Amino acid sequence: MKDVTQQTVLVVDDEEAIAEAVRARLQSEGFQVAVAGDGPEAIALCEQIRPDLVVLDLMLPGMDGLEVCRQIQRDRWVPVLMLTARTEEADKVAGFAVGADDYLTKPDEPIDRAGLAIDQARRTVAVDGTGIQLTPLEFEILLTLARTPGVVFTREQLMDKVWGYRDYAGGRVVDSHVARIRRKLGEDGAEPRFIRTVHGVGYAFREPAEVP
Amino acid sequence: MKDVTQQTVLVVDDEEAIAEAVRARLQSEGFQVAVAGDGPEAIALCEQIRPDLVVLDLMLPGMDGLEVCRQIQRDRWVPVLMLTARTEEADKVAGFAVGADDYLTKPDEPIDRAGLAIDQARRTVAVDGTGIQLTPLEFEILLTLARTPGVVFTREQLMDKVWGYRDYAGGRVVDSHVARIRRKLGEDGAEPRFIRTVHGVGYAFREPAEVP
DNA sequence: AGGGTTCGCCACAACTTTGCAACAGGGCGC
DNA sequence: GCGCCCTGTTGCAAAGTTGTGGCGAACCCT
Repeated sequence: MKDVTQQTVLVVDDEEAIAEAVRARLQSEGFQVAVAGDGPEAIALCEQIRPDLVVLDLMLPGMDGLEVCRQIQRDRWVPVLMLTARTEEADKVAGFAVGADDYLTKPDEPIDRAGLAIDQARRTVAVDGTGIQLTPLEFEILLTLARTPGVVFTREQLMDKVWGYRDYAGGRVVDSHVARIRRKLGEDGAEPRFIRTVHGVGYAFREPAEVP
Repeated sequence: MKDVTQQTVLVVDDEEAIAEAVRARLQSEGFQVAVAGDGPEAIALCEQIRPDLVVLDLMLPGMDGLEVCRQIQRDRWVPVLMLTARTEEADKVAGFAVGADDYLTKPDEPIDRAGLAIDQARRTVAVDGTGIQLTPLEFEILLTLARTPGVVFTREQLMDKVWGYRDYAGGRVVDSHVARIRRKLGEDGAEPRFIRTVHGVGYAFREPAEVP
């Protein structure tokens, strides 16, 4: 086993769920973990805390992950672990070229729970084996919820994650889409199998453990 | 400490022609390349040189490619790129299960599915036995889609892969070419046999399993 | 149980994306 | 220079998607 006498790792990811998952795992391994949500923050933090390892998402808002990697490496050499959903060869080559030391594939694998199968690469959804046709927005919403079952998302958070902006004016847009998703999934109105409503808060994907 | 600017790739293939093609390409990208001709050699070399990426042929003499992948991964995690002529789903599942990160169809292997035959070496395409004349761009687009059936490519990704650059300005170039390919393939507009449109996302080659 | 709030559901209109086809520019051989 | 094929652009119609408002039901709190 590696000697981990409080080594510091900087995790850079704009998606909180992923950042948190990586943080939890690293902390349980005995690392001290710092999290940055975007490129500039990552570069600033890197100078400040001088981590022993950087785990970097390729796709960041505003600044490209590759650019962040380049800038981090400019100061001093740090091992960088690339985290990515894109598994294309070109991306890997590019990543290695700017000094990444290894590659991790983000959980882009098909999500499969409680009879619901979501394949991100194919953009297909199936309930109990039968395919369902979802629009892009519907797919994104369902994916966001299903990625972290049990976690409640407010309408504002969902708009932030799916639409990309924060000015939730109190409309019913999210409700409409959730309703449409539910209908397509064949949900029972009273006892939904997949998307649970948390009154006054928002929506959550039902956890496997949750028994209604 | 490892030299960041000289990343090492291990190419495993018993066919010299293919190994050489991959080697040439990677070397031109600035990688240090090692080549192994069979499984045991690959495992030994892997321990020795500790490559940053392994490009692995699925069909090797003596030892199965999957077994090689498993043994390589046992020691330490390495990104593995599977190189294969077999594109069947079962192979992919098996590949991913043992830790492969991506799949590539061999550069020269003919592709044949659902009545569409693509010969990469001869650059010919045939539908139900009758030859079709495609332009270079059209051929590349169709090949890109057909190599990974079911996987949805955005217009940006297609431009990246086929044209080689990322500045997709929102034009309709890809659409035009797809339309031309479809016409040449004799596609039915409402129910295309080969190229499926994913509204709001992009295009995908239709999987054998897909029943419309 | 009552009142206010929140949510499910539906229909409709505005908007976006795509298919199709015609056209213009550029490269290449003749 | 001329014509041909390839490629990128544009316009229009069709198809698909998304936001809004209304109504009644469900929910929470007292």
